[in-house]
Amino acid sequence: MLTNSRLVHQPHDHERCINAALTRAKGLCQERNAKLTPTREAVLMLLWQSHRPLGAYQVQGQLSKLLSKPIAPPTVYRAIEFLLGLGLIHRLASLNAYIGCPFPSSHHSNLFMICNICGSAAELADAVLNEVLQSASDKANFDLQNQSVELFGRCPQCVLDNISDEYSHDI
Amino acid sequence: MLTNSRLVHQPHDHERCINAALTRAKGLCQERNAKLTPTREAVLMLLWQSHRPLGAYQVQGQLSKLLSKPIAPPTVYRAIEFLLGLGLIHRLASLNAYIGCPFPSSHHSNLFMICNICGSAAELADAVLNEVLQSASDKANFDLQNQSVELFGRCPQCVLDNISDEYSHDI
DNA sequence: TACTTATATGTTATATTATAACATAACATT
DNA sequence: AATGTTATGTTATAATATAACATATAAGTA
Repeated sequence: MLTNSRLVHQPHDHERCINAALTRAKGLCQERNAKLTPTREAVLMLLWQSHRPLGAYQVQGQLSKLLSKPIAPPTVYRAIEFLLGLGLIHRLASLNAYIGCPFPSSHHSNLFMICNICGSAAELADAVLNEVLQSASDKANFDLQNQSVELFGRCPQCVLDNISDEYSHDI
Repeated sequence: MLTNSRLVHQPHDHERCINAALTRAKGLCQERNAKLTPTREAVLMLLWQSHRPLGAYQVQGQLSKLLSKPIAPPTVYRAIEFLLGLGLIHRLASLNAYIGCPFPSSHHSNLFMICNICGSAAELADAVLNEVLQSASDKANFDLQNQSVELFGRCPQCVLDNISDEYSHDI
């Protein structure tokens, strides 16, 4: 089971996440003969600023600040489209939001655990899950092509926080 | 494994689907002391006209025709909200669309198989899948509350159609 | 070098999906 | 009838996404 769950839900050196993502992106672009232009790189970077998915218009605002000039929606959506195409980011359908992919290029399940409290989203690649989905599809004679699995609940950190909250109330 | 897959993907007496859905809805509303007003019933009926999810504005158009008067978006969204609340319909996040639920009231997985060709969507409740999702969440200390699982591909019927298509090309 | 093509970005307008806010109506209970 | 509750009507607008066309930049070629 491949996941960035621990990283997402614990304090960590986030600079490393960002750098790693950019490095992966550069490598992948070189491989695929795709151009990681400054705009695209900036959008990717912004989507890696946190482990919370960002809406396109949030990206627009931040990109606009970053580049100190007005940015129109199509610019953002084009960069997003490019990054999606390479698998460098994902779209979370239920949130209309986008997030960096921690393991692009490795074939995976597109499974997210999204925290209802803090908004963080951890990605997960689980072979067993994929098999179950595949076999369910097979049983129904459904030719499975791709999937979106979004789990909602409370992340480990928010579960802990809540417990301590309740604890302090009890005092 | 509970599913309406066969019904969805094969010719069938669809009147029965609609009637069954309305009957279930009436029962559930009585149970919950909720009012299935004409507007709400009409929206539910429209969402059961086919096994294809409908967007809110498609519903609006059809409802407007059905009632022979202009219908504003909030009317549609309110009915949708009501029906979602009772579990009588589902929202398919990746499509921004809504579809009748074939087994409301029974606790289930919110899993859909959506056909990329014909747009049909079959719902599936699979205990094994739920266990896998639950155990994946547990492993990650994620407190799972609800989920959206949307599978994309080709439905049985469209797979068949394609085969005969290709066959005729070969002749 | 200039020419050509392909790719990326800028710009304007608009489509699509969804909700806020407030007014009115229908209905049930007293 | 008076009151409170729930549902609907109405207007406006927010939030998300794309179409269409103009311009610029880069890359390859004569």
